[in-house]
Amino acid sequence: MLSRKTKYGLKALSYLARRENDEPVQISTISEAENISQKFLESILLSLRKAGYLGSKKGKGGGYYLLERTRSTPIAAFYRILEGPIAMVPCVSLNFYERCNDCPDESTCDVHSLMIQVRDNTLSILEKTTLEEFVQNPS
Amino acid sequence: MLSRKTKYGLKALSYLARRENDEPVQISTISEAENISQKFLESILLSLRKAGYLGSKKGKGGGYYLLERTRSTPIAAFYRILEGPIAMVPCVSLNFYERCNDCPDESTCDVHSLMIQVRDNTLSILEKTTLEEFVQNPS
DNA sequence: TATTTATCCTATCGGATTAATAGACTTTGC
DNA sequence: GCAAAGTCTATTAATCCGATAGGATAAATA
Repeated sequence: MLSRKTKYGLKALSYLARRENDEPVQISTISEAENISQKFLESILLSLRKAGYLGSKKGKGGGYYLLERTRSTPIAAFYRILEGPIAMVPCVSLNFYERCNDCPDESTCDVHSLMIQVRDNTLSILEKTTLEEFVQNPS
Repeated sequence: MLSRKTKYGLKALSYLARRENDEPVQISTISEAENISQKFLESILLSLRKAGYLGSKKGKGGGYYLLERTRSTPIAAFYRILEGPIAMVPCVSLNFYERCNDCPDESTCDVHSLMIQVRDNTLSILEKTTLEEFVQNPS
């Protein structure tokens, strides 16, 4: 299940990507447009900025804006920042791998094998879809 | 992310499916073989029984066993019992649909569209894989 | 320089969920 | 009747989630 954090983050990115220029947009503008708690959105945008996908400008006329690379970044990248692992189980995660303490041998674990399939499929979608493609209705 | 409940449940089903006969197996046997807390497994098997996938027998020589239909049941069914919705967001769930309170219009929501793709892909795997196929190493 | 406007950052909170445990009960086989 | 096994309810401890509060900091402008 997608956390609200991720959902809100993706919606905010979509909002920014739908704009034609990349002038700073205030948090309050986005939060009203997308019905997101302003304070919560604040922390979400902050983490996207720290991850290098958004720029920000303080003070009057400030706000958040997309960086150049961001439009061509796959959704998978945002997902990992906001949600964490894409895999359903840490032992099949590429970026957040962790061994199961049960499970003597991964190679013979049925759950492991199935979840690799699921991961590969999900990943193929999230990796191939860039933010630009993600946005369907440029308004 | 898969909860332990689901993971344990699938491993227990796999354990049972790997057996040749469908004689009752005690919880303690499964929990030792698969390194699962016995009491926790207890409640998991109970819910699989109530859902109609396992049979049980009380008393001496008792335990849990697969029902006939269970080997040919897709993993998706167990997943829904143990974990809940397969969709990443309730608004794209087939069996657990729920409207988002933000989001005035699902048809123009970018997150919605993407998550439908992810759901369809995941679903295709979980629906086409039966318990029998799930088990890779009949021991 | 003072004021306003905005992000930045840390801390905290209530509620929900998760994983696990405890213990009393019920049924079954011998 | 006794022991072995599942059944059921309740509780707990820990973690996470979504949201909020409030001050610090920085930038623009008058």
